[in-house]
Amino acid sequence: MHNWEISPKQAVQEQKGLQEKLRIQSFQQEVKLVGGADISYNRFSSTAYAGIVILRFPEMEIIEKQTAVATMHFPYVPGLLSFREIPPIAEAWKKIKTRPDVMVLDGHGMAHPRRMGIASHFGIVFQIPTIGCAKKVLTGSFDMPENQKGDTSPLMDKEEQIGTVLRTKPNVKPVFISPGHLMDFKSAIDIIKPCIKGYRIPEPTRQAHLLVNEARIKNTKGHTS
DNA sequence: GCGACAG
DNA sequence: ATCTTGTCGC
Repeated sequence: MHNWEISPKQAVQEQKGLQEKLRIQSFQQEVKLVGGADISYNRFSSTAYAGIVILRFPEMEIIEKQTAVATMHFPYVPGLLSFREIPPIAEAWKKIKTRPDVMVLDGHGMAHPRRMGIASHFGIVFQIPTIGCAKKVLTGSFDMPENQKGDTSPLMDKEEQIGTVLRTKPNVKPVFISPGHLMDFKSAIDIIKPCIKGYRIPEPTRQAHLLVNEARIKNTKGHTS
């Protein structure tokens, strides 16, 4: 794992160097376990509560959850999210005993200016298939998908597809799915769809978010941090 | 120069 | 990301 204590400019260079390691390819493995990761923190604070949840696929039954507290050393800069969030998530990852077949990250995968969103970066660092599931677009254009659950439309950057806009629930804003690493567009969608259980956000990321938010509130009660 | 801009 | 009450719509 490379050095994370760098400047934004160096981070951009780091992303360019990582491009050659990125593998957007057909995913064949049978999925039995899927993981979700996310972090939570108080405004103006650099203390992050990271968490990872492992769920049985496609039941979405949680079989393991781990959290960790860490200090963030990188600011939030659109396009450089991984440098801020991966370090804390890595701490939680160390505690995970059950290796999932695929990890879902809260953010984009290759749907990024340099094709190096947090899902792609995480996949390369930990050598595991990943999928990016973001709530908002970072780059690219798209036509709004139809209003039925499961409807999709391609997310495009010029003439190249970089992700898929997915309607997870009627009358609710869609989410943006993109391959992270060792993954392809179709598999990403085929894996995410069964993870939808009545909410806008697919279970892996949703459960991870609930976990870290709970950890933050619990550890922030009655003291500073 | 202007608008956009994951979490 | 987090803060924060009520309110509109399926």
